Amino acid sequence: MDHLKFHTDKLRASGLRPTKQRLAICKILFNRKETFHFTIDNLKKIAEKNIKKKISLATLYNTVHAFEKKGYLKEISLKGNKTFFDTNIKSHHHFYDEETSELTDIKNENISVNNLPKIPNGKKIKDIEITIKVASNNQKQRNN
Amino acid sequence: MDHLKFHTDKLRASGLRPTKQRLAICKILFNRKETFHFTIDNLKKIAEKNIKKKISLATLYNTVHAFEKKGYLKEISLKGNKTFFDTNIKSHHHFYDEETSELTDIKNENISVNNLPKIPNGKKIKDIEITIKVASNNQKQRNN
DNA sequence: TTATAGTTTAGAATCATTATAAACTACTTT
DNA sequence: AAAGTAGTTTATAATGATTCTAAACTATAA
Repeated sequence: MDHLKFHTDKLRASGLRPTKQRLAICKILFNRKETFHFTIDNLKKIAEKNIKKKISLATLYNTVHAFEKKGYLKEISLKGNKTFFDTNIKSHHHFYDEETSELTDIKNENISVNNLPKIPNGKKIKDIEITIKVASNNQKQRNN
Repeated sequence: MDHLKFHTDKLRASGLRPTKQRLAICKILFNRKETFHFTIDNLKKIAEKNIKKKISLATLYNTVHAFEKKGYLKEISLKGNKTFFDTNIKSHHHFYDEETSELTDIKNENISVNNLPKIPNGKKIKDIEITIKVASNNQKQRNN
């Protein structure tokens, strides 16, 4: 499989020109089997190491947002000030480790919700996001 | 019921001095039956209208964080740059309206999750957060 | 080639949040 | 009630993430 051609075609099909920067970003994000969670800063470091050149923050923001708009990336809801993105665009759920701030996808696709409440009038469910917060046994329990 | 005395006592019991500013904030946040979702900016506007005086941003941040630390408020995980807080400190779930950006508590406490995945080694579940995203029927469905 | 429309870039601007340090105030001790 | 102190509030500066801007650059079509 020719990843480069694949990404070039995908970009063009999306109305985005296949530039060096975008192809480098595609390579990082989409040449992998496992799901990838990242922040813009993360991505910048990896990209600059790969191409051995600086890449502008603005470009990273532009590209990531373009990919998100096209549906190639998903923004993740999390506490805190930094925005996380996920290469797994399927509706899925997360473990969030409160100690390490690590986020991992929940593989089990059988997970589901019971006793769903009534949806507000005229509205429809677009997505359900479940976040399971975990920590070591010795950590204090959340107030509830 | 004397709310003022109640709040004064609660603050003192928490090791926080009952200042004018803190009491004004308590009044806004806790003199209500319904749950309240807010940002610092929200709270600032309401507080300044109530006491007819400016209140420093730093005070609002300090107070809200102090209340959060004491367990009187909960920070909500959401996309976007602004931090939301919730006066409902019980473990509970939300509807998030993608069109209006409105967040409402799910009343139904029977909601639950099935087929929970295996928890990572040595870890324990601290909390489960479910967000149900809704929008009008005519909105396009999330990719999945 | 050349033209042009899309892209990248550095740096400025903006927005939320946190830090700072001086002025203020609730509370304790007298 | 006066004075001391430790906790608070405040304006403002500092920081950090993100967005904007406008000039230089580049992919593509003519």
